[in-house]
Amino acid sequence: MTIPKKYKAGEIETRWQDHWSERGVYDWKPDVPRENTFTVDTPPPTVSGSLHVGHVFSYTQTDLIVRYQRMQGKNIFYPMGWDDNGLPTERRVQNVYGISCNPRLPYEKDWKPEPQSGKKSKKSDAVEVSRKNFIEACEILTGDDEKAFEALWRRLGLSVDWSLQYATIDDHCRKLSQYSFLDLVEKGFAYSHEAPTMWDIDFRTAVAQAELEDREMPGAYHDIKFAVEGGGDFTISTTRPELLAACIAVVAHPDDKRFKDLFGKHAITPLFHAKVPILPAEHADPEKGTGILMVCTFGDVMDVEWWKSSKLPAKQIIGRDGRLIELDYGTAPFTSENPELANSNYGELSGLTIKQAQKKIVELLAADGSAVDGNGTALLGEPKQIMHPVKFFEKGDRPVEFLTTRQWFVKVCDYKEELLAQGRKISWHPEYMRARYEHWVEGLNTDWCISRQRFFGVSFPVWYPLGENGEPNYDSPIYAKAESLPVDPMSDVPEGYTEDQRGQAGGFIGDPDVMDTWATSALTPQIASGWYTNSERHAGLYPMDLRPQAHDIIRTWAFVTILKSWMHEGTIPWSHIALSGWILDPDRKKMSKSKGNVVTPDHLLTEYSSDGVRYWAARARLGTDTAFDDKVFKIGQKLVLKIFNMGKFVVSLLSQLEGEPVSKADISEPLDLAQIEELRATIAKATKSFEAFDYATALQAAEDSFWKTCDFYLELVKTRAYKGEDLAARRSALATLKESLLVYLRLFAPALPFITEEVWSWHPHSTCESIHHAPWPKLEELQIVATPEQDNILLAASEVLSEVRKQKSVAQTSLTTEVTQLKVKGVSSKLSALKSALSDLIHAGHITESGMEFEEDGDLQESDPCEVQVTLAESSS
RNA sequence: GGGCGCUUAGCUCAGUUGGUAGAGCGCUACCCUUACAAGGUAGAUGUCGCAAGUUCGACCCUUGCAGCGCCCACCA
Repeated sequence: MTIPKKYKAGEIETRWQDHWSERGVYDWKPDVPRENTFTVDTPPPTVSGSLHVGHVFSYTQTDLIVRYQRMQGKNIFYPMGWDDNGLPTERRVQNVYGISCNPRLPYEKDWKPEPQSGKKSKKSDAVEVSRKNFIEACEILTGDDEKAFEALWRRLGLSVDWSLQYATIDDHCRKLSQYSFLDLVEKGFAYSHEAPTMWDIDFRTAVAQAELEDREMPGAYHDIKFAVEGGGDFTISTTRPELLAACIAVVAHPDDKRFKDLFGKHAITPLFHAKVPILPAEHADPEKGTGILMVCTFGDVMDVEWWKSSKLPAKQIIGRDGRLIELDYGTAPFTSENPELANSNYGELSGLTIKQAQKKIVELLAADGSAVDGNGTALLGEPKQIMHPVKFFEKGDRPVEFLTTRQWFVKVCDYKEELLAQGRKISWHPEYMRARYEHWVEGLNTDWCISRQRFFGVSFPVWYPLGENGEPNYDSPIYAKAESLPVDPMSDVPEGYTEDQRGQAGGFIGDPDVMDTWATSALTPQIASGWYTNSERHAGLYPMDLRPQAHDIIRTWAFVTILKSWMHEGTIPWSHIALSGWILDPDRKKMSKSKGNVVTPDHLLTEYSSDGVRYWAARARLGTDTAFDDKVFKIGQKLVLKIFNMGKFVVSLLSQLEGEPVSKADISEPLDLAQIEELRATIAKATKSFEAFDYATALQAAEDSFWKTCDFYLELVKTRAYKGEDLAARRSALATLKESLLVYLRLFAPALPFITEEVWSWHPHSTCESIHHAPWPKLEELQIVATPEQDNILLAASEVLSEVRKQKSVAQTSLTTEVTQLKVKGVSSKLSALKSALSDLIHAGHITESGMEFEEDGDLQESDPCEVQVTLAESSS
């Protein structure tokens, strides 16, 4: 093996990447027993657009842990999935191909998607295709992205087994996702019912609690006067005046003296003259607004909660498109004391968007005094502008509304205790992240809504029989047989029916909805292991060892995975969960595509090399957010270069030795024993850290020790190793250098797989072809080497050498300048330590042997550095 | 309003069970020295967020406060 003169990272990294792939270095071996296998539930990245440095950061961290486990002799199951299911892909496929999905259309076998050239196609121009065709288009589009992602991951050196790939929209995932649904139904965990549900009016779909986020939005309190039946009035304050027509009651706190006399009476709403009860309710806050408020169906979660217990009929006025629906006063539940006026007023609002309706109703209220006996108008004063948090679907543009619709749910509220118990069986890294999971579980207040009124995704394997009048019977759904999965109920036919009965009275209809993407993502361990489809393999891989993921999706991904694992098999999905931090931009804002502050990784890999970029990721601790800082890449590059040079030096020294190759048995000199002791300490620390998934501390330990070794031990021993006349002493130095190199290379291998593999390959005595299958350094391998009699030899020699260098630096002279006299004053133990390495010290410091003087100083402490007096030869220049 | 985390050198961050504050970057000076000039050697820099308490002794433990970040709840 020839050693290159300069380290060209790009060339060498490409070479090793290809080599590993050709040799199958990272392949999983199915026949190795479970206890010798380490399994990873890799997060499938969303395949829409490109990866950014945040991905590189967290995936590298997982790779570090995996590589350590591999070197511990574990068979590694490290798959890669692609999340190409869900809204981001749906949007993207629509834009790229100018198509949209209509599940009611039949599948067209010969249809192929064509990318739209030029300008973005308008929504209205989109060609409608069947769900199956849409999925095919998705697979074509995401296939290209997946190749690009894979190439990046390979370049980064992720030690994934690339034969273990899955995509969340592929047949296997849809099959398992549908099977999971059927299993949940069978076990009584999943149910469908019609109820108010959070709804996004733009996507026109139900959304789940976990997909919500708060946004600060401008709003306004509107003070509206209500009449009391039998005389009198009161004023409520609301930010949603447009929901006045949906008012079903007025409530105040039971102890609120101001309104006590009103309880039991009825209020008459302005404009619509609806008679609504005035009732006490605990959730009314006397301090807030006017202390008395209207309950509408539905303005917010409290309205829904209160309505459920009230037994009052709901008045739904917001349609699925976010516009006020048409309705007729006089028809229950829209009763009115004055239906004609109510209809006339509502007619002004009907068909308007929520925003438009709000503006309109303010005008109407300002002009209306009919309900309050000519005592002014219903609207009091000007609306008071405020900023307040409003709930949004995280991908949505307008606030969520509560709409009564039929949806599928998974019971979660009933099982909080069990889910908390499952969470406690898992090791969280860092430990405090468990609290986030527990808070989320404790705070759950709605069952998990898993149906979405979208087209693209995993469909429910369900049909509904149609009655004699063509009415669907939702209470006796027809479930697909497990063997037939995956099915698309919009094109497949349930057993016992024929296609021509679709939509016909006495026939059936398919469930048009698709599942929440988390319902599929919740199964990533089972998808990778082959649950249901390959029970033997599943049993050999599951539960898994490690789930790496980001901390912001504990409430979604971690939660649903734990949930489904418990519901399906009564177990935890993995024994460890490692939470990575975020990458922050230099202004300490989270780097994310939607913020437009992302840094893409390709140019970084080119500029700083894969090892350099990996080094940056390896320095950040789990759970800790890290500011993007290109200085750290440079430190990594510097370390790589140092490893290259140190390796080159040691390997060339070894090759210059004639005769028997050196071995550990040759290590005998006190200074060398001290260096081996240093290695032992470093191995112990790095191993302990890695066992706790703390790769960053492990790297730090290796790095600190490595630089120290290069700066001091290597300099001290250089002359002896190079041309030592005492052959035994020289062999001792060479053997120590060799062991040091082999230990450091392996300690660095998880973080810096390329440079370590390169240097490892130069070494003629390497027993393992790839360093990545070499055994992780163990204390036992150095057992044969004696412990030094004194533990401060390296320290004392380094102190003196450092002082000599300092004096030369102060004198602004070269480090090769001869020291004619060196007086060392120190405690006796240090002096004797120095004497045991005297010859090395003399050579490294360019000290004249006859000029050495030692003096014992009883006043000094053991921990004090020696006092050193240096006399330099006259500079010749 | 509740919870979690953070606050240490100009910057990015370490600091193991309480015992005299650390690294790298940056900055300054010097050095071609036979592994390394894509380098090396050395130097300067801190009221450890604030306040009280426990202790012989506190960056570390306790309490309170402040600031930052995140999560959750509230949303009339």
